Amino acid sequence: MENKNSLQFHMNMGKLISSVHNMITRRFVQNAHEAGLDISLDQWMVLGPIHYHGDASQKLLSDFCFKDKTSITRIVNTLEKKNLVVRVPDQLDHRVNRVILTAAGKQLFNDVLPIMDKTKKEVSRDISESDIETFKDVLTKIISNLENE
Amino acid sequence: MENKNSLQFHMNMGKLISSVHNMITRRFVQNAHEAGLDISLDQWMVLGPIHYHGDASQKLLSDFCFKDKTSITRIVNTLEKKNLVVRVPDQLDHRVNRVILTAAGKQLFNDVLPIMDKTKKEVSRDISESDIETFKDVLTKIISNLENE
DNA sequence: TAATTTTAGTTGAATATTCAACTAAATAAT
DNA sequence: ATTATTTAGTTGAATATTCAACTAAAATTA
Repeated sequence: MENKNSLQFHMNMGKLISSVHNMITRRFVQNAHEAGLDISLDQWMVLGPIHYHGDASQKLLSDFCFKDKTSITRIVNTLEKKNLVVRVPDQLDHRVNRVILTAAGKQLFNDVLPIMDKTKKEVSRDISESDIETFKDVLTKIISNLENE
Repeated sequence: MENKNSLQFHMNMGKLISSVHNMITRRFVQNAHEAGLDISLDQWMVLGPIHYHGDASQKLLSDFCFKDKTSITRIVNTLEKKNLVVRVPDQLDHRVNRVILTAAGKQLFNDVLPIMDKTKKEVSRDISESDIETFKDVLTKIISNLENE
């Protein structure tokens, strides 16, 4: 078996981020599944702002999640198929869909919160508060570096 | 238009990593495309270790990239379809495929290197060397936190 | 040696992401 | 007012990821 630590040593930032992203996604889904909940990390990412704002246009979800509008369309499709959200056409602007949580969506949101916490703890185990701060600062800085082309 | 800075402030780590991952992926493909090169970040991630080791089993690629073996199967399929790599059955262990670069694969690898550098520079613009170090340390620590279940 | 288990890889199905091309509605410009 | 442009969202196609179920070969073990 390879020495993974030495391999990691050679990894560049893109590879590290990609690996960490995949591993967190996997762990979150796994934790949710063990708790009997069926939700992906991306579905959760979209559910959050809807809950927070009460309702949300797909455009707002796209901005908030830094996801392509196409991705949002399809994630909302999935959430709608699972009866967690519904699309309500906006009465003022007929281009806009307002996405709102169903009762089941609200229920799931509350059920998933502790799973999110658990995953967060597993992810950041034995990492100092100040390193986490720096870490989040760098992520935010990268977002602003790459934001508009 | 929303104030994105204030939105980011509310983002948790998973969302930040997911967003950054997507944005880096997008920018890399965009930079490659502008240089007339057709390659995805994941294809690049797999191409790297093959180039580095001369040849690589899919198992090694899986370990090295922290990707599922299924993902590797499909990325290697794509690379093979594009004539960038070939699978050569191992003579000693008949379960194993050795994946090796074609001439076109080697060529592409060298062409993409400067694209990778350019993307890296764009990503880490105005971030201090020491913050980058902390950032990579935290990513590596997260990998070890989540590694084997 | 024969039976069991592990390992390497593939396939199918469900979910995501991205690009480009496309409605349809709202806003701006002449 | 009519045309042109921008904005919100959808669709199709290509690429990725993950799980579970599967083949086939190698390594264990009984």
